Amino acid sequence: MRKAQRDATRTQIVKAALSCIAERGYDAVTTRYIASVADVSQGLLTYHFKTKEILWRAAAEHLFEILDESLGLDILEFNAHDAKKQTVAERDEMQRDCIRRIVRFHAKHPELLRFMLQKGSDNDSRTEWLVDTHIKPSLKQFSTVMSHIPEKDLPHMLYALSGASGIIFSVPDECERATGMNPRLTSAIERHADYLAYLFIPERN
Amino acid sequence: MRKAQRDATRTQIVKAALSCIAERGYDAVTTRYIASVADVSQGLLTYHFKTKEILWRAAAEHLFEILDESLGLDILEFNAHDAKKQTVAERDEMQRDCIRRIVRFHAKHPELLRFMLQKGSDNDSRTEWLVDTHIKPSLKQFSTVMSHIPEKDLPHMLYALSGASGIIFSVPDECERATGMNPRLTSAIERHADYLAYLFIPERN
DNA sequence: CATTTTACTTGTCAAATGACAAGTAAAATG
DNA sequence: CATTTTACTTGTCATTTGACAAGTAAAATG
Repeated sequence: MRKAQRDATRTQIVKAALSCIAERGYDAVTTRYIASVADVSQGLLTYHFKTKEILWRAAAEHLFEILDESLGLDILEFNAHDAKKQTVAERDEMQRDCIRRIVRFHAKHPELLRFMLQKGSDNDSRTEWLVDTHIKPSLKQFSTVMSHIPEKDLPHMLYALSGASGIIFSVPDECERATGMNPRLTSAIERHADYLAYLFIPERN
Repeated sequence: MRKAQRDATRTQIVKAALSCIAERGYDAVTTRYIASVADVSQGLLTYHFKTKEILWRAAAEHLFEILDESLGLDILEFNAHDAKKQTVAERDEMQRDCIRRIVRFHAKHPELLRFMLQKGSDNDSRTEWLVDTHIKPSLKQFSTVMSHIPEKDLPHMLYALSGASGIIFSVPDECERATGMNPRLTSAIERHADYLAYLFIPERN
């Protein structure tokens, strides 16, 4: 009973921290602000997470947990290894589906891109940990799914896709003001997903 | 003599502010830190720019000045209007060239993307000004160059291209640590430029 | 039921922040 | 050359920051 409450509160704080940090940046956001969003006292953050950096780490863990769940790259990777059973058209469509999932994830969680773009004064320690613990494994799985891409092009495709998927959802207000299209609408998300799916995996003829 | 020195100092401060704000974010960066990068006293920022927000605005102006110069969209736009004189292949290559310029600009000035992704506590006023004054005109010129894209796809292509071009240069350390490729190298920049040029404007067959 | 543990709040602190007032020296002015 | 203007520095101020110590009430424990 006590443990459940504790975990619920911690999760509440972590979620608030993730969204606040993604929105404003690590250095810019204050622990008091996170606390107010999480609807707890500021002292409680220190109680549960000791320092701001530890809280940041918990938020990152949480983000990549969601990412791994939502993307289900492990499933797609499994299918990719089953390539012999697939026609080329089926493989293409599987890869398009993977891209669509990525776009939908960015739409639902603009935090991801913002999180990766963060720099802080003591950036290095946090970045290295993030890359080694979470980014490298993700990229490896993804590259298995995109098995047909020449190895030299892979980093370019990877980052091109990340950016192409995510940016539009990171600046929804600017986008709507500039183009008239609201990228928060499901229709816009699906259009973007489809646009990128066929951009990166063109139809064959 | 007095005026020249004044302008030189102001430019020095603005450049420092641009790079600092792009790196850390508006709220996160301190005027003292900007001053130290610009190698002037903190009081001088207040003297020249009164408030931090005014300094931010000057930095944004500076960024978009560089952008307009470097991209030369006006020239390309002019060529685009000359479409009748062009073969399809020539138009394709002109558009690829436009994309390459955009990629090279992002490589040289990662500030742009970071700047656009900034949110601050009083975000709205700054964003609205930025969009109306600088982003809208840029997008309009760009859409003229990309004349063959269906109007409904334009916002998607626009933001896809921005993200696909820029992200990799915004996280060079992460990229190198994760993939082994250093996106600061000219060879990597040109490869990225070419990859995107042919991604967005495929070869015809 | 008496005691201990613990999830959480409040109050406080030194350090850092943006702004600004007062001062300075050198260039411009007439 | 005497005076004014101005580009710039230094010192200071109220406010905000992350951290932490002390306290509280309720749940767990035995």
